[in-house]
Amino acid sequence: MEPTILDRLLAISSLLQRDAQRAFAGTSLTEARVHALWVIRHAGPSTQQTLARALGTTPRSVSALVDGLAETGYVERRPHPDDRRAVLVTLTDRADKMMTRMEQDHRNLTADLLSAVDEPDRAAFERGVDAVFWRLSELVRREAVSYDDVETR
Amino acid sequence: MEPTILDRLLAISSLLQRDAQRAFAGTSLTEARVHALWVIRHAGPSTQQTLARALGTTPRSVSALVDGLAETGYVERRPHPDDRRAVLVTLTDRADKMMTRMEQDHRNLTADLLSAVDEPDRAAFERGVDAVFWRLSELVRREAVSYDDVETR
DNA sequence: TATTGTTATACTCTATAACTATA
DNA sequence: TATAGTTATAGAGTATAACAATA
Repeated sequence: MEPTILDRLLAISSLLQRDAQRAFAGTSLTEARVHALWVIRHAGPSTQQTLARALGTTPRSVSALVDGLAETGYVERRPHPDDRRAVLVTLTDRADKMMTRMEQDHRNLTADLLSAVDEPDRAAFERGVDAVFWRLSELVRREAVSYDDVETR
Repeated sequence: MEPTILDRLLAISSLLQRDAQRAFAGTSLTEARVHALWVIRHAGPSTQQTLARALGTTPRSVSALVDGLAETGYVERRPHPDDRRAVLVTLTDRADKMMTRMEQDHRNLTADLLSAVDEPDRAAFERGVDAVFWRLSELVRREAVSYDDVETR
């Protein structure tokens, strides 16, 4: 049976994931940690509550993530100027350097993948990816399928 | 800054992942377990070594995965007819039923996503997704980027 | 000797609940 | 009373290493 668009998208997801895991092999970095670093990179120094919301996880998990990132020198916890309960998680120079390099790799990969698409197809391809992204956002925002009743049948 | 194709693909990956996680919430199923079920569904009853290779993980992890799936009634370990060291991990009726339903949902989602793309763009979109998939396969098969030296600088 | 799957151990990510300090 | 972040505890996934049974 021929792979469908969804099959392809799922395969692309898992390739991207494997690529990331291989890039981080041998370092203390993981996908979850790098995700957190990206959020801070774009949002600036952030409280752990903010990070928890942005990452779609719990404050407890953020504590653990920030612990790991701090131990390995990628972030620092700085006191919040106005709220003595809170901390501002801040990128270190080391993190800044690594993410600058990561952004460059990101740009290179973008160009590489796009150039793999036949030039006459590119515009339609980009529109299609955009359309699928938005449709999928809608679906996920609404009710998701559940296999609950299958299990508890 | 406008999102690039790679940004979009990464976003689509994470949406698909979130969709899956929500579908399994409240059940004993996880992405890793469902992945294993899919492999068995397509390959037929398999040894744990075969599963480890197919899943890109270690025999030890497969032991843990199969333990979980067996406890919750999705697979059974059956003796291998020719090799008394090995077991054949086999789907139960429950797993077969659930996966049949999952395949139907998969088909529905495929149709839904494709219909979100403007009809005149569809052929080019599909060709583009295919091209990106193959290019990415090539890249992952070769050398991957590493952030190792950044860390150990 | 090599292979199959296990036990032992450890690390990461995630989640819930109870707690402290501050707002 | 509510919020920020912690400790406590637990489950899942993954990995390496050592081991028993079998090939």
